[in-house]
Amino acid sequence: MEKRNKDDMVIRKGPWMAEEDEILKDYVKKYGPRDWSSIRSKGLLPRTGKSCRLRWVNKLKPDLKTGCKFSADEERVVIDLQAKFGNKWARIATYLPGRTDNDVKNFWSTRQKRLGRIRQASPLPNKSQRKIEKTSVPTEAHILEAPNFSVVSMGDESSSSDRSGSHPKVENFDGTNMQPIPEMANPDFHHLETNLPLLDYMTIEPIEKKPFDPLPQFPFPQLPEDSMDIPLMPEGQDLITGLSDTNFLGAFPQGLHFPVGMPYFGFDGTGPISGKHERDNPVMPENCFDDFPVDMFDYLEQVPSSSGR
DNA sequence: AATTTATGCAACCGCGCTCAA
DNA sequence: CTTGAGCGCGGTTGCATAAAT
Repeated sequence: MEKRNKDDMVIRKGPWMAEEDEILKDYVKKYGPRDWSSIRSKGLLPRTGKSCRLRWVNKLKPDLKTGCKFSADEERVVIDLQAKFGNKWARIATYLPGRTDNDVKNFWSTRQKRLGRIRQASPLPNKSQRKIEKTSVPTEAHILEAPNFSVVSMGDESSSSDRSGSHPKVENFDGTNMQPIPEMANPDFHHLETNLPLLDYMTIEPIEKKPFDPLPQFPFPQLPEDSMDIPLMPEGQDLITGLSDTNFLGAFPQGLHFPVGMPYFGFDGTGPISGKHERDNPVMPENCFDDFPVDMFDYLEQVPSSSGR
């Protein structure tokens, strides 16, 4: 893709070629990541300075985690910081070494689309509707909106009859309510894909920013101290309000639990479920509990059969 | 196997800010 | 004070690939 600017110079657009990357890297090596416009004025590349900068920042800069999916920790950081900062992707990215604002933005966009799809399938009640009776079961939309829950994917619904009595467990991140889920017959629970284990990002700090002190009493993974003063954006406010609402939490099965560190389906600790992971590590009805401790179901109750009601 | 649909990501665009001339 | 270049940021688009049919 090419066009000409007012000086009748050819401006190349579109995907970058390997040779262009090399030229750009050489330029940065010589002159540093600045004066992007001079790359074109020096006749090195037929690209705008803007385009050069973007390419460097998003793809060529050293230590970028390109081609690597967001880890659970990174997901949690994004979710929490988005609730605090809003769509300040560049700011959020400073807390994620190796991630760019574009990475964060794309991750969030993808997540929002997924949430939208899920909501269409099983709408999340609004704030006033969250006083649900305590026996109800969280939908996938609940889980995606409530980052302090760990979730177990139950795999294919069609084989649910084979799993009677096998209740996945989810826990609050405060480590309380260590009780089994009383009811897992709700099919809404069968496609939960996100599992965000307890995040220890006490040590994470914005890149090139001052360290922060942890706040041990905070039940969520710790955020930088300076982030605590930022007013929540409406979306995040609603979420946090919902989470701090005991009725909202009570809407989840009592004592949803998932022991920290426990393996779970579709997630290997390096990132959320992905197509590749699913291909490489297919979860089959016959093996889907293989990774769980042998005693994990000992204290679970039988799920009442629907016909038995 | 072929086709369609969904998804994720790279790159562009437009706006706003800063700063030097 | 004005203006324009340079840069950074957030939103959007379009393409490549994966998944589904």
